[in-house]
Amino acid sequence: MDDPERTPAGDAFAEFAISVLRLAGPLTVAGDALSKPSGQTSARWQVLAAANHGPMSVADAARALGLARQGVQRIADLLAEEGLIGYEDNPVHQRAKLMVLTGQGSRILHDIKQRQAVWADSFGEELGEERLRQASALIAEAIAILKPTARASGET
Amino acid sequence: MDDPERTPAGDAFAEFAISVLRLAGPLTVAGDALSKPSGQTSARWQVLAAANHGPMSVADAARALGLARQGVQRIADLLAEEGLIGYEDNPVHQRAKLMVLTGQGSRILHDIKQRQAVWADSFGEELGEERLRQASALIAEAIAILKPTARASGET
DNA sequence: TGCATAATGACAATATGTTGTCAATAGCGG
DNA sequence: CCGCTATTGACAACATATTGTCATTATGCA
Repeated sequence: MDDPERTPAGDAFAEFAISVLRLAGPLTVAGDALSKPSGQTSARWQVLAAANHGPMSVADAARALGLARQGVQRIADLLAEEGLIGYEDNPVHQRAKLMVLTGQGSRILHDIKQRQAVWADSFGEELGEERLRQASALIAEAIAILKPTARASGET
Repeated sequence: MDDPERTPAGDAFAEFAISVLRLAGPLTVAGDALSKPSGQTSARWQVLAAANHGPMSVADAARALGLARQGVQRIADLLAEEGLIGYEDNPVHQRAKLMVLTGQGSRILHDIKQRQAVWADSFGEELGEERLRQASALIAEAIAILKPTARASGET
Protein backbone atom coordinates (compact mmCIF):
# COMPACT_ATOMS: atom_id res chain seq x y z
CA MET A 1 0.00 0.00 0.00
CA ASP A 2 2.87 2.40 -0.67
CA ASP A 3 2.05 5.56 -2.48
CA PRO A 4 2.60 5.42 -6.22
CA GLU A 5 5.90 6.89 -7.33
CA ARG A 6 5.82 10.06 -9.39
CA THR A 7 8.61 11.62 -11.38
CA PRO A 8 9.89 15.01 -10.16
CA ALA A 9 8.09 16.62 -13.06
CA GLY A 10 4.95 14.74 -12.11
CA ASP A 11 5.26 16.01 -8.55
CA ALA A 12 5.67 19.52 -9.86
CA PHE A 13 2.59 19.24 -12.02
CA ALA A 14 0.52 17.84 -9.16
CA GLU A 15 1.57 20.72 -6.92
CA PHE A 16 0.83 23.16 -9.72
CA ALA A 17 -2.65 21.74 -10.23
CA ILE A 18 -3.48 21.95 -6.53
CA SER A 19 -2.20 25.52 -6.41
CA VAL A 20 -4.37 26.57 -9.31
CA LEU A 21 -7.47 25.07 -7.72
CA ARG A 22 -6.69 26.75 -4.42
CA LEU A 23 -6.21 30.15 -6.07
CA ALA A 24 -9.48 29.92 -7.96
CA GLY A 25 -11.48 30.35 -4.77
CA PRO A 26 -9.96 33.64 -3.57
CA LEU A 27 -9.99 34.97 -7.14
CA THR A 28 -13.71 34.36 -7.44
CA VAL A 29 -14.25 35.98 -4.05
CA ALA A 30 -12.23 38.98 -5.20
CA GLY A 31 -14.21 39.17 -8.44
CA ASP A 32 -17.44 39.04 -6.48
CA ALA A 33 -16.21 41.88 -4.28
CA LEU A 34 -15.28 43.97 -7.34
CA SER A 35 -18.65 43.47 -9.00
CA LYS A 36 -20.86 43.55 -5.91
CA PRO A 37 -21.03 47.36 -5.70
CA SER A 38 -22.73 47.19 -9.10
CA GLY A 39 -25.04 44.42 -8.00
CA GLN A 40 -23.21 41.79 -10.01
CA THR A 41 -21.05 38.69 -9.42
CA SER A 42 -17.95 37.17 -11.00
CA ALA A 43 -19.97 34.95 -13.30
CA ARG A 44 -22.25 37.75 -14.50
CA TRP A 45 -19.28 40.03 -15.00
CA GLN A 46 -17.61 37.41 -17.18
CA VAL A 47 -20.68 37.16 -19.40
CA LEU A 48 -21.06 40.94 -19.60
CA ALA A 49 -17.42 41.22 -20.64
CA ALA A 50 -17.87 38.57 -23.31
CA ALA A 51 -20.93 40.33 -24.71
CA ASN A 52 -19.04 43.62 -24.65
CA HIS A 53 -16.20 42.15 -26.67
CA GLY A 54 -18.61 41.90 -29.57
CA PRO A 55 -22.08 40.58 -30.36
CA MET A 56 -21.95 36.83 -29.95
CA SER A 57 -24.29 33.95 -29.29
CA VAL A 58 -24.45 32.25 -25.92
CA ALA A 59 -22.61 29.26 -27.35
CA ASP A 60 -19.84 31.54 -28.62
CA ALA A 61 -19.47 33.11 -25.19
CA ALA A 62 -19.34 29.70 -23.52
CA ARG A 63 -16.46 28.67 -25.78
CA ALA A 64 -14.66 31.94 -25.15
CA LEU A 65 -15.01 31.51 -21.38
CA GLY A 66 -14.25 27.81 -21.40
CA LEU A 67 -17.52 26.98 -19.66
CA ALA A 68 -20.46 24.72 -20.40
CA ARG A 69 -22.93 26.28 -22.79
CA GLN A 70 -25.87 25.67 -20.48
CA GLY A 71 -24.32 27.45 -17.54
CA VAL A 72 -23.63 30.56 -19.58
CA GLN A 73 -27.17 30.38 -20.95
CA ARG A 74 -28.57 30.52 -17.43
CA ILE A 75 -26.51 33.61 -16.53
CA ALA A 76 -27.30 35.30 -19.84
CA ASP A 77 -31.02 34.78 -19.36
CA LEU A 78 -30.78 36.36 -15.90
CA LEU A 79 -28.88 39.34 -17.33
CA ALA A 80 -31.49 39.70 -20.08
CA GLU A 81 -34.33 39.63 -17.53
CA GLU A 82 -32.65 42.47 -15.67
CA GLY A 83 -32.09 44.49 -18.81
CA LEU A 84 -28.30 44.38 -18.84
CA ILE A 85 -28.11 42.58 -22.15
CA GLY A 86 -30.51 42.09 -25.05
CA TYR A 87 -30.82 39.37 -27.66
CA GLU A 88 -30.54 40.65 -31.24
CA ASP A 89 -31.54 38.70 -34.31
CA ASN A 90 -28.62 36.88 -35.87
CA PRO A 91 -28.57 37.41 -39.65
CA VAL A 92 -26.87 34.07 -40.19
CA HIS A 93 -28.64 31.90 -37.60
CA GLN A 94 -32.32 31.97 -36.68
CA ARG A 95 -32.00 30.24 -33.29
CA ALA A 96 -28.69 31.62 -32.06
CA LYS A 97 -29.56 35.20 -31.12
CA LEU A 98 -26.70 37.58 -30.43
CA MET A 99 -26.10 39.02 -26.96
CA VAL A 100 -25.63 42.80 -26.92
CA LEU A 101 -25.06 45.04 -23.91
CA THR A 102 -27.78 47.58 -23.17
CA GLY A 103 -26.90 51.08 -22.01
CA GLN A 104 -27.34 49.99 -18.43
CA GLY A 105 -25.22 46.91 -19.03
CA SER A 106 -22.44 49.04 -20.50
CA ARG A 107 -22.49 51.44 -17.58
CA ILE A 108 -22.34 48.63 -15.05
CA LEU A 109 -19.50 46.86 -16.85
CA HIS A 110 -17.60 50.13 -17.02
CA ASP A 111 -17.94 50.68 -13.28
CA ILE A 112 -16.68 47.19 -12.56
CA LYS A 113 -13.74 47.66 -14.92
CA GLN A 114 -12.72 50.79 -13.11
CA ARG A 115 -12.60 49.04 -9.77
CA GLN A 116 -10.83 46.07 -11.36
CA ALA A 117 -8.11 48.30 -12.83
CA VAL A 118 -7.09 49.64 -9.41
CA TRP A 119 -7.14 46.15 -7.96
CA ALA A 120 -5.16 44.55 -10.79
CA ASP A 121 -2.54 47.31 -10.81
CA SER A 122 -1.93 46.80 -7.13
CA PHE A 123 -1.45 43.05 -7.29
CA GLY A 124 0.40 43.24 -10.60
CA GLU A 125 2.92 45.58 -9.03
CA GLU A 126 3.36 43.29 -6.04
CA LEU A 127 3.80 40.06 -7.99
CA GLY A 128 5.80 41.38 -10.94
CA GLU A 129 4.83 41.66 -14.57
CA GLU A 130 7.39 39.30 -16.02
CA ARG A 131 6.63 36.39 -13.70
CA LEU A 132 2.91 36.88 -14.23
CA ARG A 133 3.34 36.72 -17.99
CA GLN A 134 5.43 33.56 -17.79
CA ALA A 135 2.87 31.93 -15.53
CA SER A 136 0.02 32.94 -17.84
CA ALA A 137 1.85 31.41 -20.77
CA LEU A 138 2.35 28.16 -18.89
CA ILE A 139 -1.28 28.08 -17.83
CA ALA A 140 -2.36 28.65 -21.42
CA GLU A 141 -0.26 25.66 -22.47
CA ALA A 142 -1.80 23.57 -19.72
CA ILE A 143 -5.28 24.51 -20.87
CA ALA A 144 -4.38 23.64 -24.44
CA ILE A 145 -3.15 20.15 -23.61
CA LEU A 146 -5.86 19.45 -21.03
CA LYS A 147 -8.80 20.53 -23.13
CA PRO A 148 -8.58 17.76 -25.76
CA THR A 149 -8.66 15.24 -22.91
CA ALA A 150 -11.75 16.91 -21.53
CA ARG A 151 -13.27 16.93 -24.97
CA ALA A 152 -12.71 13.21 -25.45
CA SER A 153 -15.11 12.64 -22.57
CA GLY A 154 -17.04 15.69 -23.58
CA GLU A 155 -20.58 16.67 -24.33
CA THR A 156 -23.06 13.92 -25.14
CA MET B 1 -16.77 55.79 -21.68
CA ASP B 2 -13.20 54.78 -22.43
CA ASP B 3 -11.90 51.72 -20.70
CA PRO B 4 -9.93 52.40 -17.54
CA GLU B 5 -6.19 52.44 -18.03
CA ARG B 6 -4.16 49.69 -16.38
CA THR B 7 -0.45 49.52 -15.86
CA PRO B 8 1.43 46.81 -17.78
CA ALA B 9 1.77 44.88 -14.54
CA GLY B 10 -1.95 45.31 -13.93
CA ASP B 11 -2.66 43.94 -17.40
CA ALA B 12 -0.40 41.00 -16.68
CA PHE B 13 -2.16 40.27 -13.42
CA ALA B 14 -5.61 40.50 -15.03
CA GLU B 15 -4.56 38.05 -17.73
CA PHE B 16 -3.07 35.77 -15.10
CA ALA B 17 -6.29 35.79 -13.06
CA ILE B 18 -8.41 34.96 -16.09
CA SER B 19 -6.04 32.15 -17.05
CA VAL B 20 -6.22 30.61 -13.60
CA LEU B 21 -10.01 30.66 -13.61
CA ARG B 22 -10.09 29.12 -17.08
CA LEU B 23 -7.70 26.34 -16.08
CA ALA B 24 -9.69 25.45 -12.97
CA GLY B 25 -12.50 24.01 -15.08
CA PRO B 26 -10.47 21.47 -17.08
CA LEU B 27 -8.50 20.53 -13.96
CA THR B 28 -11.69 19.70 -12.10
CA VAL B 29 -12.92 17.71 -15.08
CA ALA B 30 -9.62 15.82 -15.16
CA GLY B 31 -9.83 15.16 -11.44
CA ASP B 32 -13.35 13.84 -11.85
CA ALA B 33 -12.15 11.53 -14.61
CA LEU B 34 -9.30 10.23 -12.44
CA SER B 35 -11.58 9.52 -9.50
CA LYS B 36 -14.65 8.34 -11.37
CA PRO B 37 -13.40 4.74 -11.85
CA SER B 38 -13.43 4.52 -8.05
CA GLY B 39 -16.88 6.05 -7.82
CA GLN B 40 -15.55 9.36 -6.51
CA THR B 41 -15.23 12.98 -7.65
CA SER B 42 -12.61 15.72 -7.39
CA ALA B 43 -14.16 17.18 -4.25
CA ARG B 44 -14.43 13.82 -2.48
CA TRP B 45 -10.89 12.91 -3.49
CA GLN B 46 -9.61 16.15 -1.95
CA VAL B 47 -11.31 15.39 1.34
CA LEU B 48 -10.06 11.79 1.33
CA ALA B 49 -6.53 13.04 0.71
CA ALA B 50 -6.80 15.52 3.56
CA ALA B 51 -8.03 12.84 5.93
CA ASN B 52 -5.23 10.55 4.80
CA HIS B 53 -2.62 13.17 5.54
CA GLY B 54 -3.47 12.72 9.19
CA PRO B 55 -6.50 12.67 11.47
CA MET B 56 -8.02 16.13 11.41
CA SER B 57 -11.34 17.80 12.05
CA VAL B 58 -13.56 19.01 9.24
CA ALA B 59 -12.59 22.59 10.03
CA ASP B 60 -8.89 21.66 9.81
CA ALA B 61 -9.45 20.08 6.41
CA ALA B 62 -11.37 23.11 5.18
CA ARG B 63 -8.46 25.37 6.09
CA ALA B 64 -5.98 23.02 4.45
CA LEU B 65 -8.01 22.95 1.25
CA GLY B 66 -8.82 26.65 1.25
CA LEU B 67 -12.55 25.96 1.13
CA ALA B 68 -15.51 26.97 3.24
CA ARG B 69 -15.91 24.80 6.29
CA GLN B 70 -19.55 23.99 5.52
CA GLY B 71 -18.82 22.67 2.06
CA VAL B 72 -16.20 20.28 3.36
CA GLN B 73 -18.61 19.20 6.07
CA ARG B 74 -21.17 18.20 3.47
CA ILE B 75 -18.66 16.10 1.52
CA ALA B 76 -17.27 14.54 4.69
CA ASP B 77 -20.73 13.51 5.86
CA LEU B 78 -21.35 11.85 2.48
CA LEU B 79 -18.05 9.99 2.72
CA ALA B 80 -18.89 8.89 6.26
CA GLU B 81 -22.31 7.62 5.14
CA GLU B 82 -20.61 5.51 2.49
CA GLY B 83 -18.05 4.16 4.93
CA LEU B 84 -14.97 5.74 3.37
CA ILE B 85 -14.12 7.77 6.44
CA GLY B 86 -15.07 7.54 10.10
CA TYR B 87 -15.27 10.11 12.85
CA GLU B 88 -13.05 9.38 15.83
CA ASP B 89 -13.30 11.06 19.19
CA ASN B 90 -10.94 13.99 19.53
CA PRO B 91 -9.08 13.88 22.84
CA VAL B 92 -8.79 17.66 22.91
CA HIS B 93 -12.17 18.71 21.54
CA GLN B 94 -15.53 17.17 22.27
CA ARG B 95 -17.41 18.52 19.26
CA ALA B 96 -14.69 18.47 16.60
CA LYS B 97 -14.38 14.75 15.82
CA LEU B 98 -11.40 13.63 13.76
CA MET B 99 -11.82 12.22 10.27
CA VAL B 100 -10.00 8.93 9.66
CA LEU B 101 -9.92 6.84 6.52
CA THR B 102 -11.49 3.40 6.74
CA GLY B 103 -9.91 0.43 5.00
CA GLN B 104 -12.18 0.93 2.05
CA GLY B 105 -11.40 4.64 2.00
CA SER B 106 -7.67 3.90 1.95
CA ARG B 107 -8.02 1.43 -0.89
CA ILE B 108 -10.06 3.85 -2.97
CA LEU B 109 -7.66 6.71 -2.35
CA HIS B 110 -4.75 4.50 -3.30
CA ASP B 111 -6.40 3.54 -6.60
CA ILE B 112 -7.03 7.17 -7.45
CA LYS B 113 -3.44 8.09 -6.57
CA GLN B 114 -2.14 5.46 -8.95
CA ARG B 115 -4.12 6.84 -11.85
CA GLN B 116 -3.14 10.37 -10.85
CA ALA B 117 0.56 9.51 -10.86
CA VAL B 118 0.49 8.40 -14.49
CA TRP B 119 -1.50 11.43 -15.47
CA ALA B 120 0.68 13.93 -13.56
CA ASP B 121 3.92 12.42 -14.87
CA SER B 122 2.68 12.80 -18.43
CA PHE B 123 1.69 16.45 -18.13
CA GLY B 124 4.66 17.27 -15.93
CA GLU B 125 6.98 15.95 -18.60
CA GLU B 126 5.23 17.96 -21.27
CA LEU B 127 5.17 21.28 -19.39
CA GLY B 128 8.55 21.10 -17.67
CA GLU B 129 9.38 20.75 -14.00
CA GLU B 130 11.18 24.04 -13.55
CA ARG B 131 8.47 26.19 -15.08
CA LEU B 132 5.82 24.38 -13.08
CA ARG B 133 7.67 25.01 -9.83
CA GLN B 134 8.10 28.70 -10.62
CA ALA B 135 4.43 29.01 -11.45
CA SER B 136 3.43 27.19 -8.27
CA ALA B 137 5.56 29.57 -6.23
CA LEU B 138 3.95 32.58 -7.86
CA ILE B 139 0.48 31.17 -7.30
CA ALA B 140 1.30 30.54 -3.65
CA GLU B 141 2.32 34.19 -3.31
CA ALA B 142 -0.89 35.28 -4.99
CA ILE B 143 -2.93 33.18 -2.57
CA ALA B 144 -1.04 34.64 0.36
CA ILE B 145 -1.72 38.24 -0.60
CA LEU B 146 -5.30 37.62 -1.75
CA LYS B 147 -6.42 35.65 1.28
CA PRO B 148 -6.20 38.49 3.83
CA THR B 149 -8.44 40.54 1.54
CA ALA B 150 -10.93 37.71 1.49
CA ARG B 151 -10.66 37.36 5.23
CA ALA B 152 -11.41 41.04 5.76
CA SER B 153 -14.87 40.41 4.31
CA GLY B 154 -14.79 36.93 5.76
CA GLU B 155 -17.00 34.66 7.76
CA THR B 156 -19.74 36.30 9.85
C1' DT C 1 -14.26 30.47 39.07
C1' DG C 2 -16.82 33.18 35.76
C1' DC C 3 -17.49 35.53 31.62
C1' DA C 4 -16.66 37.33 26.96
C1' DT C 5 -14.90 35.72 22.62
C1' DA C 6 -13.70 32.36 19.20
C1' DA C 7 -14.20 27.93 17.01
C1' DT C 8 -17.10 24.16 15.50
C1' DG C 9 -20.80 21.50 13.58
C1' DA C 10 -25.78 21.68 11.97
C1' DC C 11 -29.01 23.54 8.94
C1' DA C 12 -30.77 26.33 5.19
C1' DA C 13 -30.69 29.42 1.14
C1' DT C 14 -28.49 30.62 -2.88
C1' DA C 15 -24.98 30.89 -6.80
C1' DT C 16 -22.25 28.48 -10.00
C1' DG C 17 -21.33 24.92 -13.03
C1' DT C 18 -21.60 20.13 -15.26
C1' DT C 19 -24.14 16.46 -17.43
C1' DG C 20 -27.99 14.57 -19.84
C1' DT C 21 -31.87 14.95 -22.93
C1' DC C 22 -34.71 16.94 -26.41
C1' DA C 23 -36.45 19.58 -30.43
C1' DA C 24 -35.32 23.04 -33.81
C1' DT C 25 -32.01 24.81 -36.95
C1' DA C 26 -27.61 24.82 -39.92
C1' DG C 27 -24.51 22.82 -42.84
C1' DC C 28 -22.89 19.53 -46.02
C1' DG C 29 -22.67 15.80 -49.36
C1' DG C 30 -25.22 12.95 -52.40
C1' DC D 1 -33.86 18.64 -53.06
C1' DC D 2 -32.98 15.00 -49.48
C1' DG D 3 -30.91 13.14 -45.64
C1' DC D 4 -27.33 12.83 -42.22
C1' DT D 5 -24.66 15.19 -38.76
C1' DA D 6 -23.47 19.06 -35.84
C1' DT D 7 -24.92 23.11 -33.42
C1' DT D 8 -28.00 25.59 -30.54
C1' DG D 9 -31.25 26.80 -26.98
C1' DA D 10 -34.62 24.86 -23.50
C1' DC D 11 -35.31 22.19 -19.57
C1' DA D 12 -34.11 19.33 -15.72
C1' DA D 13 -31.16 16.92 -12.32
C1' DC D 14 -27.30 17.09 -9.71
C1' DA D 15 -22.50 18.39 -7.62
C1' DT D 16 -19.96 21.96 -5.71
C1' DA D 17 -19.26 25.95 -2.98
C1' DT D 18 -20.34 30.37 -0.50
C1' DT D 19 -22.94 32.94 2.82
C1' DG D 20 -25.79 33.38 6.78
C1' DT D 21 -27.62 31.81 11.19
C1' DC D 22 -27.73 29.22 15.35
C1' DA D 23 -26.55 26.33 19.45
C1' DT D 24 -22.71 24.04 21.55
C1' DT D 25 -18.08 23.75 23.00
C1' DA D 26 -13.23 25.77 23.79
C1' DT D 27 -10.28 29.23 25.11
C1' DG D 28 -8.33 33.14 27.30
C1' DC D 29 -8.49 36.53 30.69
C1' DA D 30 -10.00 39.00 34.77
